[in-house]
Amino acid sequence: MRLKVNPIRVLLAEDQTMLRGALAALLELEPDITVLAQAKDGSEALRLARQHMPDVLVTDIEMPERTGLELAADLKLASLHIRVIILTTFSRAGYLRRALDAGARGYLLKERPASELAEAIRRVHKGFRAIDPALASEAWSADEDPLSERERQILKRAGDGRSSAEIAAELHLSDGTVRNYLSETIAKLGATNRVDAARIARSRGWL
Amino acid sequence: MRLKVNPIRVLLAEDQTMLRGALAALLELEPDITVLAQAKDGSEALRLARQHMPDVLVTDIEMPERTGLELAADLKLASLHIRVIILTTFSRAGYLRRALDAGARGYLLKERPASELAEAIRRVHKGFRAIDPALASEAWSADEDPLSERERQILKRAGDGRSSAEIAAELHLSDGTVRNYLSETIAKLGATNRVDAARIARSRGWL
DNA sequence: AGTGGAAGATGACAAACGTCATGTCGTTTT
DNA sequence: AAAACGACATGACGTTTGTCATCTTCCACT
Repeated sequence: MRLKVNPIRVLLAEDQTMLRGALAALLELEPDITVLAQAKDGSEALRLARQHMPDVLVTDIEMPERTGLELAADLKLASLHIRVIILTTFSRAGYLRRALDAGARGYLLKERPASELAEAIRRVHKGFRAIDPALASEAWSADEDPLSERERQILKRAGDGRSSAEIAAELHLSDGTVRNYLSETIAKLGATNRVDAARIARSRGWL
Repeated sequence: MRLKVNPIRVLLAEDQTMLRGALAALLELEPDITVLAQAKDGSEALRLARQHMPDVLVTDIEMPERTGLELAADLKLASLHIRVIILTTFSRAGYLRRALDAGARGYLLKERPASELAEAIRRVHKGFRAIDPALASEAWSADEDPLSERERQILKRAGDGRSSAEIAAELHLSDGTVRNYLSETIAKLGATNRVDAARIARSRGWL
């Protein structure tokens, strides 16, 4: 392997070992990119980011310990100047919005060819943004999350099959209040029942 | 690129473009393996399998059009002598059992390092099996799928938030019959209600 | 001091859900 | 031919869910 001159230093966070390994190998083939380290969950990513101070962090959203969105927010809060690219399966306007709020500079879908990843890393390293074009325009027209925090808590549990009484006990609310919240969210989302509502909310990245 | 002598000819079926591309690139780096073609869903995989007659088919399970399990069964039915390796996220004994019934020779998790994939391809090409060891032992002790086909149909829909009446109409059954089936499956799975039952069944690979 | 808006509770009612016993009607088994 | 079995239906009963109007606190705003 020839030595790279001033390569872009990348930290890769992704919980699926096979994808992580394959992407790292591909990126290493690029003449101007080097993968400093790999993390298998959000906490490890945070630790390695502090330790290595990479130029760019490429991270999945749904990981154990800490999601990619939380990770981006943490880095911003700690004022570590690391540019973040979110790499995820989910084409959800809600996720993109949250990613941008958390200071991410790139948002790329796993649906895209692997070659675009290197390209996005270069763009972001130069200070540009790299947002999936299809998603960027969709996000403009997309409704924003209509759920309150309480509604989200309750809907999440209802979608897992818990009864109103169980949810009420867990959150220290009355049974009727839980039903009221659910009735409200069902109406907001145009669903036919709690399970349908949970399905809809999940599909839009609101859960 | 040097020419390979008598390489193992592989067809790769995986719906996530980035993973598919990255794996194909990695496999091409192996001196004794070549990737003939790539498919992005089950139907395309079936078509390309007939057309190219690869030595080994590496396929995901959850894909559009046709799952990897259905694909394996179809190939077996058509007596195409193609060895199949299932490559999936899910460590579920139910899936492994169905995969083996469908004639698959390998079952590998995406949790494993990418290097194991090439190794599995070689093993399977030589006529051996390549089953994830952790999963193989677990499958031995695991309960088998207790659901009938009807129960599965109904539970799947109930888990998506459809009402008994809707499900009854769709499957040309009576409302009460649907409730009877659900009651039965709830009991079988030790669940507390239909949603809980769907969650349990999904987590075990029975849906 | 007064208004208004969250957050939560209550009670009432209809609809949907979960359970169970029982019944029909073909197929298989013996 | 009788018995057993699987797939589906019915009716009845209690519980849970979804809806709605009404009510109390508490807190913010002016």
